[in-house]
Amino acid sequence: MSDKAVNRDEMDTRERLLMAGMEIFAERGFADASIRQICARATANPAAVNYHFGDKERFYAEVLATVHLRAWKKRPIPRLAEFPTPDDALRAWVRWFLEILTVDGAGPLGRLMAREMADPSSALDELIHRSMAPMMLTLHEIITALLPDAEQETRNLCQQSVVGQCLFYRHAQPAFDAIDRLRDQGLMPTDTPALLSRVDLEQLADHIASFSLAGLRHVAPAPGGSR
Amino acid sequence: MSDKAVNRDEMDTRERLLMAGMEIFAERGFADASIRQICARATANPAAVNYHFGDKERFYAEVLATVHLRAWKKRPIPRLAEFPTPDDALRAWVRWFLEILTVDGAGPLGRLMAREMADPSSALDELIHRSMAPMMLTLHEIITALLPDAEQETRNLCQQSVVGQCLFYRHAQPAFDAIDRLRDQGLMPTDTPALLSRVDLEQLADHIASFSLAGLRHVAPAPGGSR
DNA sequence: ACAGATTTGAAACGCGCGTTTGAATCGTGC
DNA sequence: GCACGATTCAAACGCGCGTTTCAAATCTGT
Repeated sequence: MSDKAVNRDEMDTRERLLMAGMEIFAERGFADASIRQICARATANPAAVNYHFGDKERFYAEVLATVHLRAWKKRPIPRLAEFPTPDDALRAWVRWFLEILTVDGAGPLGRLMAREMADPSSALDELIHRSMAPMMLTLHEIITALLPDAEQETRNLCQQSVVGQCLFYRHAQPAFDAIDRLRDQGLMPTDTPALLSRVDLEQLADHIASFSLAGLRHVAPAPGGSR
Repeated sequence: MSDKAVNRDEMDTRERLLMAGMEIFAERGFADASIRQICARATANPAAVNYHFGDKERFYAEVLATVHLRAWKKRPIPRLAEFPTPDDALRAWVRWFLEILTVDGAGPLGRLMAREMADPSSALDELIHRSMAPMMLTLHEIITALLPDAEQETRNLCQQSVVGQCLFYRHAQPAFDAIDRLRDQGLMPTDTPALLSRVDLEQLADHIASFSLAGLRHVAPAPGGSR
């Protein structure tokens, strides 16, 4: 089960290593993932990583780049101009970000970004530059369209509020699981008012978008109330 | 600098190990922190951890318990009943949570919780049960006071929106640092519309509280508009 | 002051890690 | 069909880890 191999016949060793690395680095992190384990899943020799990538660190950097590429190819980032209103754009962006963070094999890009945040490696700067900056700039365009007259700092705070709400559902995943476990053990009564609760992604995107739009308009109300 | 010792004369070995463990587990995580390094900072023998705590895992669990105890003793969680209005209680809770997450030695409790989320260990369930559940239940009381007529699921979503906004400022810390680095290297123009920006904690608590109150009232408007 | 229990200390053990080595194997152009 | 570069492979190396061992030092009660 956990040691299933990456299909040996359709890819060359380099590709198989990248796929196996994606999976195992996301599962266990840079330090805990062992080259031997990755090579086993890729049905390759332990020396293969060093031959194809030089060392573990450069290999990891390649894996991050690959994960980014695959995610963005599969789910292109939504741009402000594609939507009739900034409200629609915000909702689409939230939906897109939640998908990047959580779907497709539990979102390897999201998991790896979360790991880099908890435990930054030398690859973090590149990851931010390549993956995170474009996400944030796109959101910033949308926020600016929604709050054209707000101060820069207000926009930043709002942007961060939106991102924070989305990220929660990536970071809190293990907490959801732990709470299920505690309930099963009877350590936490099932009728306890919910600590946390999972919901459908559509519904979640709707909630975050409308919660945030209300928040946005409150902290930077339309100028004057004129018109 | 990084190997400064924990004051040898005022505590016994057990306490010194716990203090050193707090620091080093928060800095480097369970797997990456080595017993030898922790014992060195505590000016103790490598065998001391095994003698006093059995093994590394039980030692780690003790460290988590200690960190929790210290944080909660220093900053008691604010309860709904202490405040004149639920709005005040929400703002106080947000402020308290941000402090737990970020101040006092960069918030060892917050850092360790973030690490457990990115990379859960066997100690996670206990941590959730002891530290996280009470925080969430207290917030839940406040949300319930603010939205007495909302459905349970609406309250949960709102609660999670509030928590997510706060957690962002713990999880994104390394991103702030990375962006500074990228700017220094000229890889990111200094006039780029901000990706992320740091702000004063007071101001931040105010923003999150008012953004959230607007969001809360929007997703669950006062019933009917009648009195 | 001394016996017995507790705590500290230096050294060693076994293990898994990332990496290196050098021979075997494969793929390809002549 | 053969030579030659690219790739794969098993084996080994050095290292740092968590842990164990057991003797020395220190504490404690009488």
